[in-house]
Amino acid sequence: MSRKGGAETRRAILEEARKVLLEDGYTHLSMRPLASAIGCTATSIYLYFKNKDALIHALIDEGFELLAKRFEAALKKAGDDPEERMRAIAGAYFDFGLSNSEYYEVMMMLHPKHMERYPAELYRKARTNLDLFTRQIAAVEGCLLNEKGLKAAGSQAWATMHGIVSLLIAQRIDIKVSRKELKKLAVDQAVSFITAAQPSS
Amino acid sequence: MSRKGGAETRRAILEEARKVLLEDGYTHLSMRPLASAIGCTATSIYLYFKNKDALIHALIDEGFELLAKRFEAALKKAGDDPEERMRAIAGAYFDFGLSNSEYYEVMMMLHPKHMERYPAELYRKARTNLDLFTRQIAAVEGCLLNEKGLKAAGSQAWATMHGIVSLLIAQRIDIKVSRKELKKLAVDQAVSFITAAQPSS
DNA sequence: CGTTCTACTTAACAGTGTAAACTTAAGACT
DNA sequence: AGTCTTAAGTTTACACTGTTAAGTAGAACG
Repeated sequence: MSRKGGAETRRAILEEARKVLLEDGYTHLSMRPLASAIGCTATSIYLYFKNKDALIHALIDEGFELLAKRFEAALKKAGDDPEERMRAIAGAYFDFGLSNSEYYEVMMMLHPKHMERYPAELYRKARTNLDLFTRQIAAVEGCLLNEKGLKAAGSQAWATMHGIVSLLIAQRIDIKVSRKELKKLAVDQAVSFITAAQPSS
Repeated sequence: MSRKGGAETRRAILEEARKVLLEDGYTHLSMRPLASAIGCTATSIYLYFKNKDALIHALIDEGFELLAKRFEAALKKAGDDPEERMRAIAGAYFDFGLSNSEYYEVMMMLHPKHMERYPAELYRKARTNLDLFTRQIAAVEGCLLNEKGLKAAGSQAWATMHGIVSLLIAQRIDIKVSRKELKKLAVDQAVSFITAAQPSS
């Protein structure tokens, strides 16, 4: 390979890796083909990433940044009403998951055991999702929940969305059930955590 | 290897494979070690299973049978009240997922793409879960939902349970949030689909 | 010119799933 | 008993996988 400056090669690796991930999934991400696609050898990749897991980890990071942007955009469009804002991020979460399913899979569905080289720190970013859901509930005026209850409710709201998204991605849900309707139901359910936290219903 | 009758070898393979799956997960299931553990060569396994995917598929089947048994046992204990019955299977689902997480992972979280040799037929058994959830709702006296609504509600109830179970397994949920409380919340939420389907609330 | 540092390659290791060809043990039939 | 057949298992090999250690080409600086 002709010298072209380290940073550029690193970017090329990530670019190609992202492409393969989105097109064929992380299981089909292989060092040698990846390297030859960008015109170098497999071992060169190890100059920029400690190992394959580190490469995938970088892609996961990209995924979380993308998701954060979607959240931001959705909240920007939404008004001040907590219910509306929860509806916005729940919808954005659903759409992100199903239109970037390969990202979603490594971000949310991959067992840490299969990525064991990144123990705790790896999933800290994942939990900012939880924080976002939690914050929407906490923003309710005169919110009825204490900190513990908030965290549980936030986890529940997130899990609700993750439940349908991941079952749809893994193709475990009957295709007869309309995707659009499932989205509406899931979002409604997520929003119900807001109304439940509201005083004097 | 000494001849010992085909069926017995097949059983030995499955037994060892199950053991490895439950102890180390499906990613650590490898043909050669598996074979040498039961005292034969890797290629012998191919006399009984078409390939590795077929072997894992057999394990998935075992998992679904085990889950079905847990459902049965839970329903036997429960009374006739639809709410109580829903609570029973939701609870059983949660417990099964977290005490047989490796089974659960291949059954529910593994993308068919990674098991591409079993296209449609593979996950028919998975959907009997859905049916069970759906039937609990359908059993409500004077149920308000039509068939389409029922299927959607059943999917939602299942997805609710799957959401927390899979996030807990994949270790994406903050360990600070109590597992027991999350179970209670999720089960309550699943039960809410029963109460929602009841007339004259 | 020579040194040094960086980017990259070659060769190799240990492992993977799997197909084809070959061997061996057991049972059945003449 | 001797032969034929078939089931059960093995050997060998292929094309992959991630990864490491050692070696090399090119640019920059003295």
